[in-house]
Amino acid sequence: MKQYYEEVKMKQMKSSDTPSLSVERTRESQARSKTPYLVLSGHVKPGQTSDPKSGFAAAEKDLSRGLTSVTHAWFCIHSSPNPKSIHDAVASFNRIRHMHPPPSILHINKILGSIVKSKHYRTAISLFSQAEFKGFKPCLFTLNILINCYCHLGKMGFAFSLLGKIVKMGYQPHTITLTTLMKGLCINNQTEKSMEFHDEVIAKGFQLNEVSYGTLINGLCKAGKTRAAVQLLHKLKTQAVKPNVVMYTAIIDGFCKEGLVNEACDLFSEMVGLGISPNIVTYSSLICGFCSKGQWQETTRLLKEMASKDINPNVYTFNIMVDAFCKEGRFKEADAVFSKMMKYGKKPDVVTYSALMNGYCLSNNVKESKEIFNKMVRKGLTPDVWSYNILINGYCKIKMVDEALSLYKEMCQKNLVPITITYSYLTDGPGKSGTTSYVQNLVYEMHGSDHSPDIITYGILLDAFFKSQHLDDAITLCDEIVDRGVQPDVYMYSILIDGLCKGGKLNMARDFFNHLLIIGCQLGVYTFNIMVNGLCKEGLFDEAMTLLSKMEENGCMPDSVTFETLIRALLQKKEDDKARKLLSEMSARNLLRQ
DNA sequence: TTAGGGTTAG
Repeated sequence: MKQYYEEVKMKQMKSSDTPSLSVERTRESQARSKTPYLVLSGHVKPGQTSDPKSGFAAAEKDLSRGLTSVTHAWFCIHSSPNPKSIHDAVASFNRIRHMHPPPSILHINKILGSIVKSKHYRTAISLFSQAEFKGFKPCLFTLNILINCYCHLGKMGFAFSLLGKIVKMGYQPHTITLTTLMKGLCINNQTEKSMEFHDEVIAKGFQLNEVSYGTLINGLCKAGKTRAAVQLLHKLKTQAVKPNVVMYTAIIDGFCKEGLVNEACDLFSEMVGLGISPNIVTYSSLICGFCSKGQWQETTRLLKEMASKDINPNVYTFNIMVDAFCKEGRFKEADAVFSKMMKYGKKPDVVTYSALMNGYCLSNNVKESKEIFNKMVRKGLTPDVWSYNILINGYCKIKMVDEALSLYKEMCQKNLVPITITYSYLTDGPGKSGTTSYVQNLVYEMHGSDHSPDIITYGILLDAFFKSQHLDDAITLCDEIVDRGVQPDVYMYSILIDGLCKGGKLNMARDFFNHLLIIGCQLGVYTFNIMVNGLCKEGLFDEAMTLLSKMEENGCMPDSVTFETLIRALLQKKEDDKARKLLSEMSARNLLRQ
């Protein structure tokens, strides 16, 4: 493994992704304002990321994917003040960047906002870095937009360092700033930290509102902590911020996803009892719950109830029903919903077509699925990663691997980034001997093109290789990645260590992990947990406990996952006393939230 | 409409 990925390179990778949540009230802050403010101990400079895709070059690359220099110039001249596409927005930005006198920050924010709306987070960050270099000073709005971008890119360290910047610049973090950060933690699987952050900001006297709590409650539900979400909701009843339809709907949806439709209905009644009216989102969530259980009578009842309240089904509602019918193989009914959808003036979208495609694939009718795919394209819709995945999976299942690989190539050429499951379909299961290296070659072929694979692509591929038990291929891939000049990051090391542990190569995983520690690589709790889990699975409990101490020595605090892993291992070994001791410690550390 | 929340497809 390339001598542990070339030690020197790795030292540069000292992770900045671990959020720094230390919130302190300083004397200086109290002297300046009656309202406390936050001081962050983050050390990362936003805009100076080590991410190879960051920087202005990445934005230029994004642009070059869709624009020739001629069309680019055209946009620079003719772009509207309210850009409608990412191309318009980037062009507008470049245009105003060179204006004399320079435009107001408001103008910059408007454009950044529109770029973010189309989810081009990297582009927004890169463009602003360039503007800042030219002397533009961000305002609170700008920084909030950028925090949102970093959150969506999973770069919580950067997001929190911007909170520090807000304070440094003399701004007061807004409720929106704090809510965005809480959401960032939630969408990056750190709901515990989000709750801790919530506790801290409340303790410091900051105000949160309905949106903040809606965000937290939804985060908890999405993490499968629906009961905790209910507790939080009920706690709100005695507070200034009151429960609303969004909070109730998030939990109703959470219960439905867990198959607990009765609990969802109880909550629905509770909400109505409080005088909060359900809306189309609430009804769609409930309909989804009933549909997935095949309770069509209840679905019909809800549709009638909606009609009586003059609430019309929307595209989501129809898609939920199309999907449910398709999964039961009831294509006639699915078609009827499809027709009704159009009658209501709701245009079927990529999700509608994909639900149909998926249904036909499940019935092994891949030919019909492909027909629907083609029909969708003829209708002017652009298939996305899911649409391709459905077909790739369909072809793989009927052993038409060549067709699947050809679709894989097509999706990459269309600039769609495959996800782990794409590679799993292609490399997992029978009849795929040789496919692994073929996929690998396709990825390599993309080097130097507009679709050049990056660290994310390689991470996904590596994960898929491990999951499909292609250990040797995975190890070879690691070497190949370094040879191709891609700088592995802590996330990739985690995939590698996890894959080695699960593939029965614990010694190799442990050696690599220890090597990372020796050279001073700052590993986060996620990576430590992987190693703890690997050791526990092999019954090396004492070593796992030693690692628990070691992680704290390395400045990494164990979390609930660390303790749960150790406790589970102890219980399996019937070491109940030791498990109980650890449980107390977990409780003392306030890690028992649910 | 200068920044943040809930519903659909593997």
